[in-house]
Amino acid sequence: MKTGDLIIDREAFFISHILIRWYDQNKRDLPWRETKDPYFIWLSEVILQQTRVAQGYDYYTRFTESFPTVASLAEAHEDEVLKLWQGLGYYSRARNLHAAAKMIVSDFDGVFPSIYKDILSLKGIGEYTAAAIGSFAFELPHAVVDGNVFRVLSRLFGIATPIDTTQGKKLFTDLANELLDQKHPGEHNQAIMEFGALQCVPVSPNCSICPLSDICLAYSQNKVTAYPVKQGKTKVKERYFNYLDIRIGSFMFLNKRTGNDIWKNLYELPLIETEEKLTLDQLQETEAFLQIFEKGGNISIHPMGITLKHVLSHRIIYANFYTVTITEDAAIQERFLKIDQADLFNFAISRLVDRYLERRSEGDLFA
DNA sequence: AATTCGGGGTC
DNA sequence: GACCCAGAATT
Repeated sequence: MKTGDLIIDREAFFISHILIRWYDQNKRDLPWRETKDPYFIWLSEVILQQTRVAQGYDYYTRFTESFPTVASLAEAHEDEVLKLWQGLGYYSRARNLHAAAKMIVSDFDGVFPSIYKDILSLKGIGEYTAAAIGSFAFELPHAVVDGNVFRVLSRLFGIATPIDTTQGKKLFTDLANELLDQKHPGEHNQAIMEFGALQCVPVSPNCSICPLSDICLAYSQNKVTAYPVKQGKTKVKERYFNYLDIRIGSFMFLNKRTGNDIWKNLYELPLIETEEKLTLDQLQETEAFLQIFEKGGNISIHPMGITLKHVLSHRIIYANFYTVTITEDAAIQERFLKIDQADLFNFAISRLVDRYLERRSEGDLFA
């Protein structure tokens, strides 16, 4: 182990040893910890990006069963991958996962790359995920730096540098790499993350049973919950969605979301987004509404719409849903996909649209 | 350097 | 409500 600038070797070795011993005694049994296959490890890491283990667990099972090899994932249609990803959020992860599988087939002869730089070059794999896959599957000596590591290190060393800055990222990455056990990078990385997830938790950690409390600077200063420091405050913007549930017999219409926006490449009902909340009368006067039904035809709009408030990290979406029954589908813009309602389950949809459909099916029981 | 991208659990 | 989660890509 070479001498670093931030801590001395002896201390680094001591801390890593404590973490690994704690990990051996407290680690959870998780399926992706029982394999060295980089493909399965990759799947788990992407699924768990900004996602809790409890939320991603079933998706890992689904993906390994539906796509047991890189080749099978690469051969799938993107719609199929997105459908399997439905409900997990951050759908670019699914699109990039699929694109990266194709890259592995075309650029790496179908074999998952074992060089850090090559792993990092894959779509959807950043510094954290490259270090995780590299160390878990190939014992490459790269330290992971995720939310857990930021928290553990900021408390242990009492570092007040904000973690969501370029400076902070570099500082914590350097520190994590000095701490890394070069002989067991995989187990060390697992240990520090699990320690953050189970012991050094964000709120009310039980420091009385912490094996590192003796040397934890934040604990000695009684400032544990003050770390880590963040500066960013994500501001929430409001959006207004007006969905048209256009029905003719057993058929309905869908729109595929394209362009760089939320839920890219997922399906939804025909949508009119407005700058503010509109009444149904106001909505019917908009240019967008008139275009959808520009060919006239016989339509009837049910004024009793369903309103849903959909809360995301950075958005609040107020969605109104209106049922529109028509007698001839020739009256609808051709850009929409006409499907039988029985085939809805084939299409990847957002939780918002899913929640509406749940509500609608409840209503149909009494209709 | 700041913003965008989801959804759910927790207190 | 506010915070956080095995972050990455884009602007």
